[in-house]
Amino acid sequence: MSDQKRLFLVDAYALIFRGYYAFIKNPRINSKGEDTSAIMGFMNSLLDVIKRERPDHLAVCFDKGGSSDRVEMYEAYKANRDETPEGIRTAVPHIHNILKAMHIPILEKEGYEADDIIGTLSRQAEKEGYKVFMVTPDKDFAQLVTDNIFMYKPVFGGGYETWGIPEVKKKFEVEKPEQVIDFLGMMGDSSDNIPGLPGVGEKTAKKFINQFGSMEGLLANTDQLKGKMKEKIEANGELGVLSKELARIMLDVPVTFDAKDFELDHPDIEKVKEIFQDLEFRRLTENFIKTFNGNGETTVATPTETNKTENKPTPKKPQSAGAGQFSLFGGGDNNDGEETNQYVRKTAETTSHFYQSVASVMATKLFVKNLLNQTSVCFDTETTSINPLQAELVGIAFSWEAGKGFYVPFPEDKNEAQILIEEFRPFFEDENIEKIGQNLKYDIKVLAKYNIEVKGKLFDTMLAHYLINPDMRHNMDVLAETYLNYTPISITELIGKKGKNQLSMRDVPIEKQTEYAVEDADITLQLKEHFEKELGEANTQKLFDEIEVPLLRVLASMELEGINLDIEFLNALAEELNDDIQNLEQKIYDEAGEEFNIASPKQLGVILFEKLKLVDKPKKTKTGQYSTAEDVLSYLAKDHEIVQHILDYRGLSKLKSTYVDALPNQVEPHTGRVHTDYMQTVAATGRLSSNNPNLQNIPIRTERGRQVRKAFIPRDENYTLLAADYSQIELRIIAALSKEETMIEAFRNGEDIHASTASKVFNVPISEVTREQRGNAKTVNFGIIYGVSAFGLSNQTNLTRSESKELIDTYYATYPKLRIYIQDQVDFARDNGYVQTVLGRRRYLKDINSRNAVVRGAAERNAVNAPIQGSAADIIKIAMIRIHDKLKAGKFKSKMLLQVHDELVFDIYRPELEDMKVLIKTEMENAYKLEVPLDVELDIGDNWLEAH
DNA sequence: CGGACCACCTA
DNA sequence: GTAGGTGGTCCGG
Repeated sequence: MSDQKRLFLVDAYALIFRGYYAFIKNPRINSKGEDTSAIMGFMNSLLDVIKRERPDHLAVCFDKGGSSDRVEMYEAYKANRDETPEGIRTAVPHIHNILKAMHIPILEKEGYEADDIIGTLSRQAEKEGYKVFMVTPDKDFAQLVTDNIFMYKPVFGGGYETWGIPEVKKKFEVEKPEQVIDFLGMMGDSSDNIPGLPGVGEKTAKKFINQFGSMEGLLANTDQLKGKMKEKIEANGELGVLSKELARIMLDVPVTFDAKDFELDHPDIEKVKEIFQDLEFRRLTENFIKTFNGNGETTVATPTETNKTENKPTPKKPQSAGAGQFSLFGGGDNNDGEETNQYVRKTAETTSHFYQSVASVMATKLFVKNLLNQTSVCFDTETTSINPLQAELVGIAFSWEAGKGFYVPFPEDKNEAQILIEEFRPFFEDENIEKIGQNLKYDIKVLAKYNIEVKGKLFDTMLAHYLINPDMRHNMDVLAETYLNYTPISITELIGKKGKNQLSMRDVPIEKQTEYAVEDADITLQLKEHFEKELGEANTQKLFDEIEVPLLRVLASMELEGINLDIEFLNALAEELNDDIQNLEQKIYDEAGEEFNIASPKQLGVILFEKLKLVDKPKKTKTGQYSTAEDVLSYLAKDHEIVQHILDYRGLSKLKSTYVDALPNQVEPHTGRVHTDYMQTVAATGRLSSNNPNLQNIPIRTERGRQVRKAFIPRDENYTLLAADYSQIELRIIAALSKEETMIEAFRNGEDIHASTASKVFNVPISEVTREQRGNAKTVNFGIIYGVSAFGLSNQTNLTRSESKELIDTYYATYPKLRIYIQDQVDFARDNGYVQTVLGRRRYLKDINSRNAVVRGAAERNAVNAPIQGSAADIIKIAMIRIHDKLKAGKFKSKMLLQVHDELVFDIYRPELEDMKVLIKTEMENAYKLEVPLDVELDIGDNWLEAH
């Protein structure tokens, strides 16, 4: 490598955007509520470049005020870009400050884009004998590449590519880099709103360049084209020329390359530290100090190099692999998840590991012996299906030491598989060995089918992370990337995309199964170390050990149990519905004067508002369609028969498709019952959710809808269904937490809380409260739980905005402590960045200090609602665990089947009925002690409708 | 065939 | 105004 001087020109916004979106699923929010993702992403990249390349000259270029020249040429230029996200706008001043403190020149020029500045400077520096590297992911820069000017392009997944002339020629299939302009002009760029030639994409553009050399060449020779393409291109020649000019990076910006100014000298470290401290960057501070203070030996941990090219700016240091076989993996580079360089991720290929399959009978016996000597083991089952009821074991991975693990493949033959799993029974049923896993409910259900019970302490990393940050997603890939800076082998790599050609895990070669499965177990084990600490720090260890983990077993058994469904009844109901739907359909067509698809809001909107012109100014949805939502239509229903028919039609079709038709198809053939899947980690407040099918939204409000509930029936004639409901649990919680005596007293006296509220706010005796008054009071009571606003209230009632405001004011005067409580919750959230439930379940509210009033308002409503909804969830979870344990301990035949947020449904063995009534009511009402009594109503019946 | 959007079901 | 899930249409790869 020559000692030619090297200049690095950084395309700031490109790296800022990249950094910002890299963190988009897990934005970095500091305690002041600032979204620092963009700053962190940008600084990670900048330091990474400096550490890797040690440039002697460096500058950072920003766009400023958009490109006036290009807009003049074409006014739509970049017009369809979304508004810059708030997280990026707020980041830029910080980044400017940091760069200033680092003594790095910031280049921007009103009316020019960073591309143009970089283009101009690179040419100037080249003339002065520099080698120039343009740091940007944007392929448009390829047009600027020369013998001395290179693109230095961050690559997804980590590392960089250096693009010189040979790379550009290869990537774009051009003869020389300038032709990239023609290429971009032809295919266009939707993000920059460069129109391009119609009908020309990447492939065609390459073909044309190859054939004609340039845009002009193409336009001059359209006679060689044929068909539609010929017509389109001939008609759009002007657009083509314009597109080319838009794609061209300018080289004549009034900026000057000043070698001295661009020298990368020593930054003002104290100043940078101060800024970082203010932003609460801890790891980045260390990283920064190491980069500038240190000896430069701190090379990036284990970069994944892709496409090594001849033009590498500096020879790379040999990578310092860890000394021991397992030391690299999860060793010193223990990332705490707080800051992660999104571009440099470890993978199985870059990390040393020892994963082995256990194949022979002898090896298995030895392995189990070893397993039984452990105190804590992570395991992960591989199966043929994501539905545990249909899944067969393909293998089980085990790991108890980071970087190391074993895989036991299972035979396809069921008897042989059962024989093999019996070898592991002593392990799974050992009370003294802790079992670690990701989504253990799944593994427990699979093993239950083999009659294996998983005993002992459990640690589920998915649940742990749910408590650490319920708003995030908790799949293993995301967790590994966030906390371990590691990209696991993707399942699609193994079995392909889902669809026709997807393989079963069984079809994957054992070696690959081993790598994949043990990696999962290994990662899960490493995540556990991480999360254990974080649970302690957030004080949620107890919630984890005493609620979520025990609940996992409860849910597994409820799901395995399933519920009996009367399919014949549903089929009969379907027939009835079908007749009614067809009748309505005919009436609607007659009234509309034509046939159309009533289920298509688009077509419906045209009929109602263009053909029939039911309204002067129809309401539109945000996408510009006519809104045909329920509230809009029900307003018109009394004047227009067709509208009422449409509403009825929609109601009935929904009922039929979602419930009456769908449920019988969800009956599990093996058991003849319906097995829902409870999601324990999706609702940010701590509630469960239910799917496949969702049994938490079976209709009840309308007479027609509630018929569906008749289809949920007891196991057989020896059983009956029992439903147990918490009465007004959320209002009781807010009364208790706010210590609002008036409301507490009403509950203690067993009053109808909505009537009681109405009596107080409308100042009438409780016996004289009208239906409407009670209704309005009820709406406000719920409004309080959801985080009131006069606007929302007036939408829900027939009150005007000002009447609503008055009602809310009177309400607060009646229940003064509620207002104080609500304010306290919001204040707490502002100060701490989170709110919590009675059991300390947290929800972080990153927007609570947002400058945007709408965004902040939403966070404030969350601050009020999350502790209420979440505490109710906590309480019913306690009740479920206790009831489940008692049913098991007492060897009762009765089973808990369903949970619907404030209701539990049981299959009761008739002889146990009286015992069960007492047990269930007692456990539910005493699950958690509040200053307000909890009240549970029990109902019994031969189907879910009767039992409610 | 997957994702966005709309509509509608629950607590 | 809170928290979820599912089914239908429509559009684009």
